[in-house]
Amino acid sequence: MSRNLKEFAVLKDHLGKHQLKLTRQRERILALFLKTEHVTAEHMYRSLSKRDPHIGLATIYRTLNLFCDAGLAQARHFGAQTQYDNVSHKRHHDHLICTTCGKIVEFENCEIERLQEEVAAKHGFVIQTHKLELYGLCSRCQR
Amino acid sequence: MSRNLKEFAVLKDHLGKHQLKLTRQRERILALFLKTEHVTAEHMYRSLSKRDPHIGLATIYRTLNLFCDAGLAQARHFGAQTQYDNVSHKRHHDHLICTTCGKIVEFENCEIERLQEEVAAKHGFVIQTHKLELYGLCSRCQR
DNA sequence: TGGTTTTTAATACTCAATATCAATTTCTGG
DNA sequence: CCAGAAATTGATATTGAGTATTAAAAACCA
Ligand SMILES: [Zn+2]
Ligand SMILES: [Zn+2]
Ligand SMILES: [Zn+2]
Ligand SMILES: [Zn+2]
Repeated sequence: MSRNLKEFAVLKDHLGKHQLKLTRQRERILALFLKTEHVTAEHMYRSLSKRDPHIGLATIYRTLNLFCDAGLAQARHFGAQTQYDNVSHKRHHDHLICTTCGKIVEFENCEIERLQEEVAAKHGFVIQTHKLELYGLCSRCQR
Repeated sequence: MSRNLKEFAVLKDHLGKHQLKLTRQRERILALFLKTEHVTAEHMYRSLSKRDPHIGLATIYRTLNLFCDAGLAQARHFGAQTQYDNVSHKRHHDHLICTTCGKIVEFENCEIERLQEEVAAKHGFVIQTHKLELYGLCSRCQR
């Protein structure tokens, strides 16, 4: 648990700055959230219900959105559901996706990231997050 | 209307190859679709209802998905809604999207496009298409 | 034109996510 | 520590985008 001290501190800091309170539910939801790389509200609900049968689904949603505000989580719409990604768990990366076999390759390119900031600044935007997906054919599927 | 002959031909070709029929609704929805760059099903429904009060919302959804199959449209999830982009009518561009007010700014950056090709080549991929979306706050919403 | 197939439109439905609100918990400062 | 103010919870109702259903209408084709 000591590994997660930093994330708990970030949450407490955010709560303090916004007149919000630290509750048992928020602690438990954060503890579970930090164990996985990405999660849906429904998935957390099922996991938490085993130990805490009276946890409310609305509380999960509210708390995950709170984590997004605090910068601990990042919401990502995937299909019909919303995935909440653990920001501290994995480094940022983008995706190369093969349209034939479905292979996914992760990559990161600092220069592209930098140019994105540049473009945003040019239009007066401040970037919160972004999505870059390259669709094409992998080497095997080009034949 | 003669400007859109090409897109109508693409639709007819797709219909012919899939045992589908050309209907008045599909013609009207395509005509309106080609006039805008980004559209939601709800937005088209409101526009079309003025002239054609008995148009069905389900028909809009079905037809926009048909356009995606035919390669005329590209679906893009933003927040809770699905945006349908006009693929054939406009030059390639990417998007800056304000997460507060929904404002969308189009941009194109040759350097980013070139770096994408570079990244893909490094992993043996050949790019067919890509999606780049920068989410953040526009200048007005930063307050 | 008639018959077959597809499509439409109205409606019901699904399901993720949010709003409501009385009861409970947290915090504060005396 | 305790009482009161403020925030939070959880049960439930509601929203809203998108899909399924189905009888009636339209399109196609010979
Ligand atoms: Zn990136
Ligand atoms: Zn492949
Ligand atoms: Zn691009
Ligand atoms: Zn804005």
